[in-house]
Amino acid sequence: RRIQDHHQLRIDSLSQEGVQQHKEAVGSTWDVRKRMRSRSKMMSDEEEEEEEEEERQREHPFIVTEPGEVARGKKNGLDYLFHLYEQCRDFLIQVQHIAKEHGQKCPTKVTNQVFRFAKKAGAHCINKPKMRHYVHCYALHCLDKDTSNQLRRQFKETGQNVGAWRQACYNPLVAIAALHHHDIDSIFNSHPCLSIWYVPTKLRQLCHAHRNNSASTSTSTSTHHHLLF
Amino acid sequence: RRIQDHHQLRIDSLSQEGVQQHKEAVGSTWDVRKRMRSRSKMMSDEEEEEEEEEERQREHPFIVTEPGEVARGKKNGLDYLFHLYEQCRDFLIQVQHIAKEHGQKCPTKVTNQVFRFAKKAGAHCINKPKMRHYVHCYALHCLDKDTSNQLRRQFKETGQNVGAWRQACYNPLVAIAALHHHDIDSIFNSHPCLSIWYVPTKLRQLCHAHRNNSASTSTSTSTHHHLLF
DNA sequence: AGAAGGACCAGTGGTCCGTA
DNA sequence: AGAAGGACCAGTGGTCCGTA
Repeated sequence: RRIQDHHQLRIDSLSQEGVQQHKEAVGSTWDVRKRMRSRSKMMSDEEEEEEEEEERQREHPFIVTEPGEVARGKKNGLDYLFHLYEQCRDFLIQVQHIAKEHGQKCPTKVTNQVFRFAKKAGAHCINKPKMRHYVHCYALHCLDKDTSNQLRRQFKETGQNVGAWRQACYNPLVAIAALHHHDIDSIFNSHPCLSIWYVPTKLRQLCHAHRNNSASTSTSTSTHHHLLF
Repeated sequence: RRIQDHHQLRIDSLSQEGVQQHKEAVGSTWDVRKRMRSRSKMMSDEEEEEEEEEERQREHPFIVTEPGEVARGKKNGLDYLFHLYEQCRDFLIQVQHIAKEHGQKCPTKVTNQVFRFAKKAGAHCINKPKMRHYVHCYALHCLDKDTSNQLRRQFKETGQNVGAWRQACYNPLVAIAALHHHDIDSIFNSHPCLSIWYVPTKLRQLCHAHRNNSASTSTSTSTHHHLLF
């Protein structure tokens, strides 16, 4: 809170960027509506304040797009989804700089504080439930772009919805974790773009379950070996 | 919570250690009182359960002791204080091992969870407000044992109380931080015994204030230089 | 039916202040 | 007066579920 008071100028300029990006992504439906309402109210300037309270349109839902493909109609593509994660990283870095300037404790992750900062900076396209929901999809994008891109093409081709694609992102990640002693935390921590995100509960559970399965397999295998030779 | 259910055996054995250490430190006042009460109630076994609800005696207050000195009377010495920080570290390491076994998120700091674990393990001498209160004293002990020991001897000699000694621990730490760009967080993080403790708010503030002071000094100095040469 | 996100909740970091 | 620690509180991580 104090951080933002001290840096209003910086945030205000950021805010313009945020709105700009928002307009591009959402197709400026909200802004158009706002502009029209403003025009039709030219005479009643007092109510201008109330305008700010107007309900903001939801973001368009995501659809499965190929790498580089822009979503048509009232939809957003997956490149845009991943772009939001990069925006969050930028906001975190700003919050970190400000915290250090002021000798305050410095977040290492995208926390509630960062989401609040992003919102104040005008990035209404960013919210916590959404970002947490797709973290593991972004993780696959960071850790194995080829597999991620292949999955996107495959799910687009077969006309699957975003929920199905999202589910399908878990398996390749569990396989990657298996190559690193099923330690998904260390995988996240050793990648600069991922280390700022909390490991999603479900992903951690899947990696753990897979470890237990493969452990019992390899135990019985080595037992087998032991018995045979 | 689930962690503890799954590891009751381990905790129970620890609990004995905890009680043992507690007895040694506190002079077993509580245990004696408990034993006497138990004896005098030999006939009424049903009320044995209620015994557990009995109020536990507070820890004896700390006094300033020299390194190696054991406190006399109903007092605890500073070696014992620092020993509690090491106990907390052990408890954290146990919690970490258990968390990893169960594929749960793994704390890197002494959190509420660790304090709860310590209490369940019988370490009633450990509590959050106390440990947080003296963190910076322990930090000085870790970072510059000579200065820390010297300070203890000096404050003991002049008959100062624990509060005064505690206050006096801030300055040497701020001086150490100044040698590391006033970055107290990085100092804590690079020492294995300290990295598990949150940097105390007041210590961080003092380091920051000192940075601003010395920054304005060095600025005017370099300005001076610039003007003169 | 599929999806976005406001809003809630259990448990956290932080420390005050009633207690001994 | 000096000190130990129960207990409170604002703001967190996590995600459900009323909404569109």
